[in-house]
Amino acid sequence: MILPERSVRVRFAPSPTGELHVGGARTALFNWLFARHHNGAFILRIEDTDQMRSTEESLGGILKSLHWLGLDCDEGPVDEKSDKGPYGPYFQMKRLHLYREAGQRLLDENKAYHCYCTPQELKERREAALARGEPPRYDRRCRDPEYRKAKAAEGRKPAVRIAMPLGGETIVQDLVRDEVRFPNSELEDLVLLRANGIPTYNFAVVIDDLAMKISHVIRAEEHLANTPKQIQIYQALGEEIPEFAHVSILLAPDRTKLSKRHGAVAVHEFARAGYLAEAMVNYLALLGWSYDDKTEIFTREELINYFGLARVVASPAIFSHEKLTWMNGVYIRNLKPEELAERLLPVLRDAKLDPDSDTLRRITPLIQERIKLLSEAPALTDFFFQASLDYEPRLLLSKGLTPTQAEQALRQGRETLETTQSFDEAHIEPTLRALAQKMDWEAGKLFGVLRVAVTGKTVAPPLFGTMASLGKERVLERIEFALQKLASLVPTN
RNA sequence: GGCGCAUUCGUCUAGAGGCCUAGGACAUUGCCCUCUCAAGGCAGAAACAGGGGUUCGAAUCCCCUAUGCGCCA
Repeated sequence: MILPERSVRVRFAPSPTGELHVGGARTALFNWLFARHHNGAFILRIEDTDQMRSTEESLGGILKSLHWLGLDCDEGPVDEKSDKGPYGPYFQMKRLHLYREAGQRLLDENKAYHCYCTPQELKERREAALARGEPPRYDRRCRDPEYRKAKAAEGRKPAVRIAMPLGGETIVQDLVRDEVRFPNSELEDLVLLRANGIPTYNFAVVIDDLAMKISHVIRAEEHLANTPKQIQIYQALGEEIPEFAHVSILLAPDRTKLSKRHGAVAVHEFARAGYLAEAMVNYLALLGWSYDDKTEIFTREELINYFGLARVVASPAIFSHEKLTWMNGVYIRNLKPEELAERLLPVLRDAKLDPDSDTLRRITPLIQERIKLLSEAPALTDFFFQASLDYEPRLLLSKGLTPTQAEQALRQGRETLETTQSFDEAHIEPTLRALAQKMDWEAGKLFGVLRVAVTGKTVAPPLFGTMASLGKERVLERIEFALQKLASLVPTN
């Protein structure tokens, strides 16, 4: 593939009609990586010509998600209302005059014509054609000047349609799919500007990509079939065609298009569910792109260095929550404990657990390799924050212990721990192991009872570190409490 | 319906005619480690959609079929 001599300028152009979902995020990421790799510009453009569905709220959410992922743009909106960059405005609704000018130019040059057919008429003809088993295509009747004159006389407001070539073919040179050919007979005289002056999608994209000097159009596969139409528009305008790269779409595990039905799909939902942005970026980059046959974990810098369209595959990929989650666990484990602590803090606070910095610092290493999501932390650490534990007394009977045996374990454990020299992990462990031996118990049995007493759970972070973090006083309190609970299991007579 | 794209383990992928007895990872199974849970280690099961060509030789090139998806409405 020949490297472009033009400077690289790519764009991500979402419609502000909903949240940023993972598919869009991946497209944005590929664009961003490509721009950063080539030292080019990453441009954000808002395609808000669908006035019925576009909202500022959506835009705000999309901007927030991109920011979370760390996909900073060089040009484009900085918030819902304003933008930056030399080729603005970056909102299509603020660029209407440009589309109208371009439309007029094509009209003047006879590359486009006015169409006076109303949407209603078009719809009727389409249905009639379908009923007759014919392709429902516009019959180009307004190409006839006489016909146009007659309709104009009725005082109708015209739309602008492009006059497509009737024969030949249009070739799309695609960086991930090579050459794709489309017979021109399939191309309809599509509407460029509606009667109300709003451009159609295909027209606005071309005009904007041209005006913004976009060098590479990297977008989802669903636009591949639109590309020959856009190429015809470029040619009618006499302009140079950018490079195209159509990346595959993302599918859900049932091989249908990813949607809300399949659980979390919006980027912000992943943020809230405890995923790390860097894990998300790493995972998304690997959906349709690879570096080699084994490397999977990449820093952002490595991604920028290695990314290229040559290693992007054309087949669709299924988004796997499982693998993402695994990768998130890898990232969590690779975090410095202080950094993990920092990220955990807001999550714990949301769960109404409010650790002081000292507690947080001690808890973090205990759970670091036990969580794959930040959001798993509260359930694993809540006992640190509770004044009194609430659990089923039966849990104390680990491994088939009788109440009497459990009581014995708790009493002896308490006694031993009371006299432990320094209450840290290094001292607690050998002390309790010695106790188990003295009692002639399997160590796990003893630890199991104590674990439940101390944490209220059968599954918890490692016992000795947990005890040390909790402190002697609270540990002894909890053992005492456990003895009381146990009493409810012991027959009274 | 027409046009287009895609098709390697369940999933993400490596593979650009002989390096393939098809490699890695997630998930999965077994074992090891182990105070529970994890993490980790080792081992295993698991794929070239089907059919025709081209070639000494095809996962790799061509054609057809099937399936999935997209676009046009």
